[in-house]
Amino acid sequence: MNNSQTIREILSKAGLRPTRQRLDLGDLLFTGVDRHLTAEMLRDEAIGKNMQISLATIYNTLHQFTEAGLLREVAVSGVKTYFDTNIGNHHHFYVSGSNTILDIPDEQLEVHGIPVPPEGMEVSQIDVVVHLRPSRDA
Amino acid sequence: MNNSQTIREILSKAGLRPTRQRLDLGDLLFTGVDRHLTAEMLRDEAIGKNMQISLATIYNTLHQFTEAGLLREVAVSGVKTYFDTNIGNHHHFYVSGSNTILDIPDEQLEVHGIPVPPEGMEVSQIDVVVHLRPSRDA
DNA sequence: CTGTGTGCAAACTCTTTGCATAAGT
DNA sequence: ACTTATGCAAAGAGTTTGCACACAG
Repeated sequence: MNNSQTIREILSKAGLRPTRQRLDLGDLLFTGVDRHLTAEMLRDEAIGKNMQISLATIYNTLHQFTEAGLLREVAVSGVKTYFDTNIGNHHHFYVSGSNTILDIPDEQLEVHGIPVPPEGMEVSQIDVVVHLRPSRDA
Repeated sequence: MNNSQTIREILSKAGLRPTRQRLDLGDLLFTGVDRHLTAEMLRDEAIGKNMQISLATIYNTLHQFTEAGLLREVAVSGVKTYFDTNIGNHHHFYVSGSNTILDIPDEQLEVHGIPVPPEGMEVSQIDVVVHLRPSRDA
């Protein structure tokens, strides 16, 4: 259960002050099922729930949450930046054109044979994006 | 060898008229080793070789080439769109922050356990991005 | 109090578009 | 000739920034 108290704790652990805006966004992001959202989608949701927050603060907060490991940035294609509330190991389906992202649970998908990174580098994350298109026999 | 004649053939097969700009960009893109470039990088290169071409035409041409299957768009992270002159099966290392993309030859890397796509969808492409960061023991 | 966070608007980057001119077939 | 491509400049989308005010510790 992600009540307001829990979100205070999440913010506290992340070293972020529990401002009203962060608590509000935390409610939207860390309550309910995992999702993929853009800054604009999140703002529309906040507005829909009569929360008062500016787009700039949404961007700030999304980046702060991402740095704190509470969100993950997803690079699929196109210009928009998606933030994933699922920070566990998993990968994505991406439906070209429709801007739809779907989770692929990690257990189902494995990557083998990753080459040794160049000198002085280490692997921080592996993103697999399976691009989908409508099948023509549908 | 990708001489001007060969590029004419490439364009012809793609159904693209062999304009001076397309031939010039073809020279830059389809000659030499495979690379990952943005529109701006390509323009700088063209200018450096005294080619005359506008940025709008570079964007147009990159997209036309991509649609024709002569280039591949690479989504890593951040705002810029990279185009990959290597259209064979392969994946990428991405060094966060440095905007550096490196090829991982396909033979070395395998993806297993891709779930069945949703009804009416089929897999068109699989992109694996291995994110790298400086190792702290370096 | 003191420093961090927020909001607004303007700036910024990357990319696309509209339309007149130029070039290919 | 007829059609497609190009170039320019302006518009557009998404994101970031600067600075004054507000709020948390």
